[in-house]
Amino acid sequence: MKHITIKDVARQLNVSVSTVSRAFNDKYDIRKETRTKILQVADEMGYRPNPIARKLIQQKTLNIGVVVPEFVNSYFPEVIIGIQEVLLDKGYQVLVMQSNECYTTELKNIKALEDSMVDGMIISLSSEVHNNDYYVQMIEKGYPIVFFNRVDENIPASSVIFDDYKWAYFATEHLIKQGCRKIYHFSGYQHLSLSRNRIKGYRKAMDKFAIPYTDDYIIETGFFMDEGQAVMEKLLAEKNIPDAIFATNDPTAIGAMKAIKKAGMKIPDDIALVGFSESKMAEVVDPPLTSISQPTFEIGRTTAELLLRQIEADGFATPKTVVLNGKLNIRESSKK
Amino acid sequence: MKHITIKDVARQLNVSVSTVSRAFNDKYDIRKETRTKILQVADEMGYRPNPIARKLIQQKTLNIGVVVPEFVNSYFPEVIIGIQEVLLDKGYQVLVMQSNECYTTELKNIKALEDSMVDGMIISLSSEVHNNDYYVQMIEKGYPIVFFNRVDENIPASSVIFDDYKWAYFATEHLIKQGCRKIYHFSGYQHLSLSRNRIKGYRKAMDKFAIPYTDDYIIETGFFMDEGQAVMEKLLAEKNIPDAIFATNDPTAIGAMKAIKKAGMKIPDDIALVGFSESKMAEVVDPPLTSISQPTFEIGRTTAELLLRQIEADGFATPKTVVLNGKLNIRESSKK
DNA sequence: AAAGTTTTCGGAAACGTTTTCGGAAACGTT
DNA sequence: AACGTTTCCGAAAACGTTTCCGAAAACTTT
Repeated sequence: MKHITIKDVARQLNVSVSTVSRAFNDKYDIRKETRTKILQVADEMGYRPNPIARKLIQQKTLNIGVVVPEFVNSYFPEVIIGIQEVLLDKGYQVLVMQSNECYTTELKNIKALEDSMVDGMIISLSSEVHNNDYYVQMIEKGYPIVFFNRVDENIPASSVIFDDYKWAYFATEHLIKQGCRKIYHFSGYQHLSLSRNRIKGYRKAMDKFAIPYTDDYIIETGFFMDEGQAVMEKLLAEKNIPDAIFATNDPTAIGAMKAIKKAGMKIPDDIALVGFSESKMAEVVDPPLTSISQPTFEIGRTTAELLLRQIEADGFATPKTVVLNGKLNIRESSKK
Repeated sequence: MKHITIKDVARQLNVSVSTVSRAFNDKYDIRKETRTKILQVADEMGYRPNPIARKLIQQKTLNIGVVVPEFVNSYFPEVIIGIQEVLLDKGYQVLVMQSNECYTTELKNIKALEDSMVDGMIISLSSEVHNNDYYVQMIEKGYPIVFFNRVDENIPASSVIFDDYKWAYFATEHLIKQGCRKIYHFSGYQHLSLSRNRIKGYRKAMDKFAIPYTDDYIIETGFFMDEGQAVMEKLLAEKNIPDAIFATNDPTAIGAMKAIKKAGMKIPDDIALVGFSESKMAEVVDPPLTSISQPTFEIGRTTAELLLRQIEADGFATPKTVVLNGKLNIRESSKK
């Protein structure tokens, strides 16, 4: 059960420990024949370099921490897969933690990851109001961090985001072109820039096509299905009935869908629906939900690449923001 | 940017390195006052013990590897959350990898985790046919491993499973009690015991209620939505029309649902549907899908606990199989 | 007060690598 | 043959802890 160390193979071959090390790191100062010989014998002996010892001396853990609000819906898992794709390839390992949309546990996770000496972090902020101080401090110390999706533009870090403004515009425009006029927007929490940008896109489209609307048309709903359902039920109860809803994400749209169906109204005829961010659910729901899809895997990959860039620059590469493009998937829920 | 080490705080306080170490590990051989003094000064200096050095000398990484077929659907993420719940608490960190239902990458992941010296592994087998040799070897070497959900009873390891037999029986029984007679079973790959047990449960119910059926009623379908859809379409095209389907999981059931709707038939009136394993989708599809739910979080927690038990026994605790209970959630898709 | 016990601490080895430094050997040049 | 270069290798320090061992200090007992 005892592990075979570099010393064992050195002794076996009557060479020094350093030569064995050189054989494995294959860079310099070693003759080809001795190298292959060492590699062969080491393999026969079943020697595997101890990564911990290497990490200790190289002062790198080759670990990356990822903090996301949750990972039970497909969005974040897909991003994480993208992240792993590039990071595993470079020899890193990925530690994933979830904040449960709670700022306190988010910070707790980040400190835990810091204590465990990860070489960098990838973060998507929780929906709770947050204080930027700790992030800013870390960045000033040169800690490599990259944000994605849930971003705060007051934090001077690299990030990869989605063009929420543009696609919220397209989503709203689509509803307008379907002939809808009383279009409500179920928005996310407004302290997240993502929510604000989607609101802006909505307003832009309404303005451009000169559709009358008031601030009451924009309802801060949240991100969960039951929130969408509750808001919709309230509207229906008040006999305040829109002919279309652009929701900030798919769960809230589906919540609204439930309420509408329960009230006996028809989608899209009575009320058209558009979601955002494409979940697995959009196409299985009845009627299938029109939604904006994001390139989740690519978001993950580019986030990881930005992080590697930071790491290689010792945390002092100038921040860079990458905006990725999406797609409007038109389905039954909005075809009038 | 230079890290503060234990030596720095020792020098600062004019004590030896060993005493500082003792202050932090708080076990023996140290006077209360010196301990608190050291802790206080260390805190002021911003000292954090280097986990890598500790891991090196303690010969433990405090890392646990988890290998699952995928983590974009909610089932595995929820189990992982359960796993983390108990493991993080004990100071472990969790590395998650996915096999993509592929045996080769599963093995590759396992070897990578082994090389990175994780203290134990939690595995859910891929749906591909696999060879047990490597797992058996690891277990014989005393490597702590626990399996869950996708288990092979020929591997002598601890595992936590679901009573597939029993709940497949209940699912089928439910359909029978709704008056269905021509009940088909869309099964998973039969080399997984989970699939075989669900088939057994189906047969048991059919036998018990003396419902006639042939082996053709059991169709090896797979685990994905398009597979369920394809199989259903084929049945409909052949005019071979069942009055109920018990599917091995929700995606295949939903695939079937799509095909049925497309053919203009009614659910549950023409064909009743029951799924298995409860995904987020079951309650958002139309009609809502009757399904068996598994206690995902608890599965994760008990898996982690079994693993800790193995670790504490140096991998030689006698294997233990825990069977967890589920629930039948009856929804519209099966109410006749 | 001496002897024995217990408590508290320091020194040093150990964990398994990588890497710097210097020197020997091999080779090339005149 | 003498010298300069290059190639190859070993010794040892270093990474930052924990822990064993022994000794000094404090306390107890006689």
